Amino acid sequence: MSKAAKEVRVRIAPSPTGNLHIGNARAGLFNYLFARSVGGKFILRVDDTDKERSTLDAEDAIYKGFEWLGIDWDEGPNKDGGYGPYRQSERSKLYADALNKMLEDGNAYYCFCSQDVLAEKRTDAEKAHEIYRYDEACRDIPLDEARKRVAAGERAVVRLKIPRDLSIVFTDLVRGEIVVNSSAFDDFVIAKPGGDPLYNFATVVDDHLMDISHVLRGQDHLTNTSKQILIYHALGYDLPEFGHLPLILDTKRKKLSKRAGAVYIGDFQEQGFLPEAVTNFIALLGWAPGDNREKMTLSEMVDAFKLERVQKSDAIFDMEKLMWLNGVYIREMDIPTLTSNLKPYLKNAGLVDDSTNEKWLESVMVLEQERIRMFSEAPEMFEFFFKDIEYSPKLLQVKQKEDSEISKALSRVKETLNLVDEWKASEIENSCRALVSEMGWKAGDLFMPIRIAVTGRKATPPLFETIEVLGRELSLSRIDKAIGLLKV
RNA sequence: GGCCCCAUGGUCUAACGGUUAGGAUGACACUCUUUCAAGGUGUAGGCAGGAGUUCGACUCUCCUUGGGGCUGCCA
Repeated sequence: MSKAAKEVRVRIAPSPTGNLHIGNARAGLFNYLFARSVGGKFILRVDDTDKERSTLDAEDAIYKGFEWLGIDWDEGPNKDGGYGPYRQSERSKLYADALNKMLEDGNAYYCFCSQDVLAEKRTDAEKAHEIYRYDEACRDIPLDEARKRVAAGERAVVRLKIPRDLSIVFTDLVRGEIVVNSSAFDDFVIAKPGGDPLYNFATVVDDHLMDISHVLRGQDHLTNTSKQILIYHALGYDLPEFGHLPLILDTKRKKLSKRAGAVYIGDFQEQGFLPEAVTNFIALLGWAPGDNREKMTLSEMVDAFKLERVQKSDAIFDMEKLMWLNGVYIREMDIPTLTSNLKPYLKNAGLVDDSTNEKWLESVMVLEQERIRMFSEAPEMFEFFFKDIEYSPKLLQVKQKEDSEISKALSRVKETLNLVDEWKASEIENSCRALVSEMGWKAGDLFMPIRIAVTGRKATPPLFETIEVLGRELSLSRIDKAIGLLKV
């Protein structure tokens, strides 16, 4: 049958055991880009077969994560497309049928070995530096006998009866031909006692029943794919296409862990990254349009996306570059948007509240815009606009100048500023520059003490614009305070 | 240990047998400048190693080395 003629249907199938992980987000993004680029469907399936660890909250966090990134799906638990249910926990009947078929066909069997005994054998093997494999003790128990024992209440899992010495071959869309021999696997468990399906089994049943045409997932599933192909065979299903994406690694070259700082999409959101920047950045981890473009919108990425251009090797997550890209996006925002985005961070730091004048806040934002790379940097960097400043008087000192000179100079600045009639950066600058030349100082020698006096720090936005935004009253009182600090 | 995957500057990548190995980020320098950013310009930095194949290899093959993944009654 011609696969090319089939509708493209891809999916992301996260398990709701926590927030949306960056790796899952990227896998989702690639599936989304692929689907959209060829006019296919992108499905969100919830793999919640692990009842112990799955929660509805986590499921919700996953939706929120994808929504935040701007990745929408065509079918999912809350978006029926005729292939539901989309939660594995609601598809028990389907798995039971498939399991029964495998049992009947002799492709799977009940295993009564106790977990304890198996665990013991496993540790023994490890101690002896041998490879542990299930000893297939139950492989040949006749089905009717096994069923009687199960009916009598014996605890039994179901294992796949793996064909011996079978070459498993498939063509990976990103890596080419992959060959593994079935002897690499033992008869692994596909269903728990009671019939609850395990991942590899449930995934195959669902991907088949949902007509998934391409399975694109992280290369950490490469081994699973071979196992799953065995299940496809056992069930008599046609194989979908497979493609294994490179992994995202931390700076230690390990699968991204919490230590790397941010690993959940929510973390990036909290730290003040823009979803557009995050999406853009993670797309570039393992993919490139090929024309040196780096900054792209989602729809530009859809247009440029080609599965053949997906990288084979894993990518290290470079936070520095993400921050740069985020800064690029921030600089392109209009001020009202930037303000409303940044406000929660300032509020949270107790710097602004609802009574804060919006227009004034926007004038602060103008000065912040090209200086922050993520929103969470803003409160610390610009708190002097919002609250009293503290600094060491030493900062006011300038090489070659006596404290008394600086003190006197600041007094003159005060007088000068008092005479400025229109409180605008240009006016303020003109008068200060006039003062500098009158005093015969170097501009920097005077401007730095002023800067310290009004902001309490050495690195600030342009001085005169800062003074304008600070306002006459505050600026003058801070200069006054600085003069007091010099205690001459 | 076994099986599988991967390998271009620190990092993300371009190159699909013939290029002075390109871009971005990061670093450094210069520039702009009242500081910090942003911007502009420039510099340093790479085909992991070894055999082949070929007139010619970053590109193809093999080996070595290095890195990663999997090896659950998790997904």
